[in-house]
Amino acid sequence: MSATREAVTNQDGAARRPGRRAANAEPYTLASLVEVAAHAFLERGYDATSMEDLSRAAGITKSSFYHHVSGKEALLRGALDRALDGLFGVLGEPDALEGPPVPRLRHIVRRQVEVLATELPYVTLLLRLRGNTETERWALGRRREFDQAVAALVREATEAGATHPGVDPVIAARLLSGTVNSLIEWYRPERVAVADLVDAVERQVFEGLLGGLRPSR
Amino acid sequence: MSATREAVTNQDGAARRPGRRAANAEPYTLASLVEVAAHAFLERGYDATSMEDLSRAAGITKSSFYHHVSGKEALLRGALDRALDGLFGVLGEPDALEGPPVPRLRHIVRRQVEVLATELPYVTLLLRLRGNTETERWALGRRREFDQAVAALVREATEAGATHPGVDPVIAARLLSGTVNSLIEWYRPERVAVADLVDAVERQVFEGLLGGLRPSR
DNA sequence: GTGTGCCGAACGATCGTTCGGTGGGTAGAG
DNA sequence: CTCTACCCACCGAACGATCGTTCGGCACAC
Repeated sequence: MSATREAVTNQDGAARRPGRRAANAEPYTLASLVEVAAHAFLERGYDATSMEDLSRAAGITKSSFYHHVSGKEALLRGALDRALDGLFGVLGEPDALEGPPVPRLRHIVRRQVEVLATELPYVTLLLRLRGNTETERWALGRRREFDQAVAALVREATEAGATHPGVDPVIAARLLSGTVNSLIEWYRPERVAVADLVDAVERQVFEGLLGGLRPSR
Repeated sequence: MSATREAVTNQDGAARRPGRRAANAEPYTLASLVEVAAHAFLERGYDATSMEDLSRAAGITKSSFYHHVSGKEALLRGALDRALDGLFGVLGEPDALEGPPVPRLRHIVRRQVEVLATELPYVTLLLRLRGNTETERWALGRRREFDQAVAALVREATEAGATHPGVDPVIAARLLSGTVNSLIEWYRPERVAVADLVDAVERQVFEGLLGGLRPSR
């Protein structure tokens, strides 16, 4: 199928020796191959995707593929790194660190949705992990850190009396994460604009499906 | 490890020839082996779980396992059948068929949560499908039918003016399904009672995390 | 004897990975 | 400039391991 090498953001740490390859082609960086791999993993799942599939998607043979990548797990690791960097970057933003809990929560939810939408294949991979290998367990641990940071904010909000009376902050935080993370199951950038998605998620999470002042039943 | 054969609801269609096996042991029905398989799939994922794993969990060798089950895909099919039967059973209940859209939606959400909680491994399997085989694509098609039935109700509710003004019914339905389905990622029956879960999900879906001025119920 | 539950062994296929080699291009010496 | 030695992206073939599945036979209850 399609070579899938168009317009790769060449964000490889130390640029590969230039001038060696033919002038027209761009080199196979780790990041570009991680991108190819992540899209394949997204479609078929990690286990069901073979290195043969990946190398064919990259346009070279399996053995050539190994010239650029140390192995399958390195591709997974690279994709998970990218996803986790995006998520933890949100937690470090000023609006996520300062102010009352509810506005901070709103900011995190909105930005988290943006990260999910822009880094969709990578985050999808992160959210589908089962913890079968050491790499997967490491990523699951970091993901749990993120969830716990959000859960702490939800608890703050409930203790401040900002939520519905009777809301269990633990369950509420789980449902919050679940709602946001479930985007990966259906969201496709070409169908819905990111800005619309962000607004819709924020409203549904904080105000619910039904109106606040309107009679709900 | 534990044999995992305790108290299996023997709901195998045509009961296996009884009285042949030793008097103390109960036979390996398809349903009981599907249960074993579903729990293993839940932990490690379908592809990462080998028939060796399954047979060992059932307490017999791999070749003996094949004496009772036609193959791996049949176990998947059995589990998916059970999940889909539970979900479509909800759609057929009177409270899901009659009345204004919002109460019907509330009933479906509450009952859907109950089904997810009680049939957790089976529904989890259904929600993690990637569509790699014909069986998986069939199940994904049926699951899409369910989602579309719920989406149609959400659209009815918005057209009746019952929801927030400006709510996109398509996105709202996706988020609704996502919130409910995300239960499989964290819910464990021994930690939270089903009744509490049902109430929490209903409130969060319809009234949101913050909610209006008045108490929800 | 007969049938059934169970098992060890092995099947072909496919997996991720390795290895030796090749061909075209560059860099350096003349 | 030409010649040469080298480098490296790339490839075909094969590795051992593991997969799902099959087969022939053993033991025991009827």
